[in-house]
Amino acid sequence: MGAALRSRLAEAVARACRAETGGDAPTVSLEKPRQAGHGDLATGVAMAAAKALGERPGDLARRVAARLSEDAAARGLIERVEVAGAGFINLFLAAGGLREEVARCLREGVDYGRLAPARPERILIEFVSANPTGPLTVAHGRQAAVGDSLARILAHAGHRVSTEYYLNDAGRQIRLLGLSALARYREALGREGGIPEGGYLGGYVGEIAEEIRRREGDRWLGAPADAAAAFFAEHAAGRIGEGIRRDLEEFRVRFDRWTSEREFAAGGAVEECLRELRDGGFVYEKDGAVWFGSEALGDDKDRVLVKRDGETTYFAPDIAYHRDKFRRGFDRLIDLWGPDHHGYVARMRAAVKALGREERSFTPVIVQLTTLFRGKERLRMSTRAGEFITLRQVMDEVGVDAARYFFARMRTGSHLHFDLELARRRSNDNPVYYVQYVHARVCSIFARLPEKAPGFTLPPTDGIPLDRLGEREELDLMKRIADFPTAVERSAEALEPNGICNHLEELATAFHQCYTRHTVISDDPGLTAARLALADAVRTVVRNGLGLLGVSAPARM
RNA sequence: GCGCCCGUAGCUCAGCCGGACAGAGCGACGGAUUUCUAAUCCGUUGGCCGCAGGUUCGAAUCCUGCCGGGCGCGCCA
Repeated sequence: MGAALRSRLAEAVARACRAETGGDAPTVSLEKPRQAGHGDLATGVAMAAAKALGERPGDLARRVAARLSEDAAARGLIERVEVAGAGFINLFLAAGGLREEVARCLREGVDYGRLAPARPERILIEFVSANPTGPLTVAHGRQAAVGDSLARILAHAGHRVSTEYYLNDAGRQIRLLGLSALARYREALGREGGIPEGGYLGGYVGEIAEEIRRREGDRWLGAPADAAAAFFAEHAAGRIGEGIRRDLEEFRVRFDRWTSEREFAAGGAVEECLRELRDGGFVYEKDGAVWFGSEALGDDKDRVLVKRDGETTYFAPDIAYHRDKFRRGFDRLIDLWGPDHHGYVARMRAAVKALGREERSFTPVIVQLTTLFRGKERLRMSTRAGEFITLRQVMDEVGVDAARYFFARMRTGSHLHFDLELARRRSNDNPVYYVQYVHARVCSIFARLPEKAPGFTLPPTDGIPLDRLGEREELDLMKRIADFPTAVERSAEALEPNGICNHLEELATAFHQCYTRHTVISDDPGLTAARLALADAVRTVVRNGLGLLGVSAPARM
């Protein structure tokens, strides 16, 4: 496993820098320079460090560069070091180090890119958590894709990750759902319906009512109102919950645990939590309600936990739920929320503090909205009127691969412009296929091998003459391969799956360029073996990278 | 009014833990196929990085203000 090539180089630079500046350990960031002549990786540490020492940046850079060249650890990885500009240190990677990275990729296979962080964390990532009052929408789809990808990426980055869905199956919204379904049921039987104020108008409510009518006839017409409402609420929420699970499963999103708010609250956890907060002096009573003193902990104002009518707000059980998550031993909680929840961030942070946890152990991530387009046409949506595009419809229209890739491709905080027409298009303007095509092409090369080179057998990995790889396109490709672990590292740190997409698209470009210019299977067995190995390494990275996004890597397209 | 997010090429977006002349795809125009899948490749075209200040040797990147867009400010969830 070991550290990524780039991290090892950064470490070597830091060592050289420390030796020259006397003790200080600067954080070295190695970046890919825009211009080819500036090497494969460059750093400006010397310029930053020189200032503190009152030295000329160029002089320090030259001394660090000289020491770096002598560094035995670096020698195998770097071909040469140059000092340029005001004091940039430019590194030119040695082909030997890159070939070793290709060999490592082949050895590690599905584990390539897996990291071993100094301090692995136990992370719980909660996402989607949509109320079971309607089918998952496109907005939930994006949260599902981002959350599941993040879970995979963080796990690949060496953390212990669990995923969880908090099923909000209690409270006013569920009661409204039940009353809405009951109204549709009555209407279907020719009675006065009366969807309540703020009720659910979507067609699925009528379908659920119709199902009950078919199965149970009109027996609920005469039942006591409370009993009927409770039955319809539970039945409808259950049905919708099943649909949600089914859709997520098909979307390749897996949860380690589903927590039912109703069951959770029934266990007394909410009261226990309130007691703890009260004992800590964070709770007081006013106007007949119970309040949480969140303003003193950084929120805009204090928040109600228990309403005057005795019922808890959404917030109270949610604090208890987060308390429970911490108590289950997680170091870090990540919550994915929609943009309508950003006002919720400060109060939950306050709650985390009141629970005696460090602020950094809780990371809310706001997943921005998605606006759907079909070509130029913007698809309007209104949840209240029950008019929205569901995740199911998107999956059916563009497929799981394209949907997941599109959702993961933009930065999480940016508004997503999702064009269904583009996602469905099977052409080169669709980035999913651009990346998947690499995998299919490599598979095709291997499939044609017996026919194109009869009798050729691929030697074991350590017997392949990787030193035959030296063309510019091949070296570029090797650099991209070697960069995959860094992409995993950065995506995990930033909690942004789009880093994986960017990396894969760059790798794909490098591969297609190499493929166009150099034939893999030739009369030269050594060269053929080396190029097959390179192609296989590319395939490995594509498969692993797409795997982190929950996107398939097809053998044929 | 207060708070959060966004503002980069005609379009969709990267880049944003500060670095060397700002990137990709699409679009438009022109090329490449006796070779392992043309869902590919090559070239041309195209940008006061919203505006104005500040910090810095150096700012698309950090800070402040403004403008524009989205969202939130319930004893709703």
